[in-house]
Amino acid sequence: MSSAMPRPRSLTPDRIASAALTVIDRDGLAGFTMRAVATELSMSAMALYRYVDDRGELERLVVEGVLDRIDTDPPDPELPWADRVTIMVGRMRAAVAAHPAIASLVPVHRHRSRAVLRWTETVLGLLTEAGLTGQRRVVALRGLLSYLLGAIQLEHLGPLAGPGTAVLAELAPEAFPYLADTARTARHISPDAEFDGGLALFLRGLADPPRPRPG
Amino acid sequence: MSSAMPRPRSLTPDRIASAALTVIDRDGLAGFTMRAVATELSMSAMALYRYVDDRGELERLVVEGVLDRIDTDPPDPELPWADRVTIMVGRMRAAVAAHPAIASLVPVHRHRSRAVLRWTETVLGLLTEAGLTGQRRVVALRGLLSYLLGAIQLEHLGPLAGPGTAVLAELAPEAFPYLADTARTARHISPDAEFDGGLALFLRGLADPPRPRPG
DNA sequence: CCTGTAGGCGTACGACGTATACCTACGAGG
DNA sequence: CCTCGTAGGTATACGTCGTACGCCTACAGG
Repeated sequence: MSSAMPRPRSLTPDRIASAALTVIDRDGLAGFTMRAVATELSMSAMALYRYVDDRGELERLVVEGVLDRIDTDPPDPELPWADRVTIMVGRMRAAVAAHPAIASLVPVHRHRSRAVLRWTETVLGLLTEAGLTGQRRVVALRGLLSYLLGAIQLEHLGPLAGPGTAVLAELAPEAFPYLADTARTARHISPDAEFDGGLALFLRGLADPPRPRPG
Repeated sequence: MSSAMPRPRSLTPDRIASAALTVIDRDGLAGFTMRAVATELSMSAMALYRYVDDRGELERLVVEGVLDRIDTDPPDPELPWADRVTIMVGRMRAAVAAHPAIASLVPVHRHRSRAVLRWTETVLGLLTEAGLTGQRRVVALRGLLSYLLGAIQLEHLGPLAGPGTAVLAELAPEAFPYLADTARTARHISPDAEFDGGLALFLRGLADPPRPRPG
């Protein structure tokens, strides 16, 4: 039985993730390359493979590195549950917004983050507090997540106040009256107002238990 | 002034888009390659560039080809507006679900489709009918779109009843009680029930005008 | 027929992910 | 100290990608 322990590892997953993030923040997703990350670490491209199986695992490390910074402690219990859900959702959005170029990687790799597990557990607690259980709670969680991830992506692809909306405001004359009017209005809505407004709609739907409408 | 008109074009955008879709449906997004599409059209790779500026434009054609199949006529006016919104949203979801591999391309290229303009105009009409105008209508539309695109993507990445959920149901013992319980419940929810349930929550939030809660 | 435009193709270049084979730094046992 | 074996790090190379460039050629006018 030989011992003979060789040279120790010089890199940690955190160090790798942060080097990759540096590249992504500087050059965008298109510049996110095995070679670029290796260079950022002052290594040859192949050296990276001593720490990572393939590109997918590197992406996973990046997403994990970003999401693991989320504060998953339950917010102040004095607040109404809807406000606390808003805070939790806002924390995840903020974490991604700090590195907007990774938006499209998040849905693919989010499972792997332990912080996401804790985040989900906390949110589920809040939904339970709101009176939801069983299938209704599952649907609520998944709906929240769909909205969150969709909104993050749309926001990154082009904010409501951006040029895409401006095009709509002009290109659609009499054929699309609602669209033209809406596009003009949209130019004055901040990303935060847009996000919080949509989330509030969803939460209001959660708050009212299903019952026949009066009248 | 010379005339001299040369050989006519042998391909239409539709023909190109459908060839690309054939490739994507057969080999997935990873197999979606300039060369593969050209081969599908019985052409050399470079011939494709007589019809398309670059890969981005080919992607655009694909998304356009899928979304332009959406029926954008307003649904039966006898139905409540919420049901009609559900129908409109469902049509977009169905169009993408027919080629699930393109899910991640849709948010990027959706603007370019004329059908999406018509779809949006119709939905805006329904929202107006629901009493929404101005910024509230913008937020409602954008929220709907965020939910729709997020849900489509999550669904394609792994349905609620899939193995990812199964892992959660086992991996999370006492540390994540809500998560474990929720994952077990989630295994019995169909994609349609999940989608419609989340959408209904959002629509219920739209239906109730903002007012102080009683009590 | 001729002519010019544009369709179509062959080749090639640089960048990507990564398999393979090699050299080497280093911690433990003697 | 010296050895020794493991694992870190590198150089090279292969196959594939998107696509620039230049050539040939089919074809609708005159």
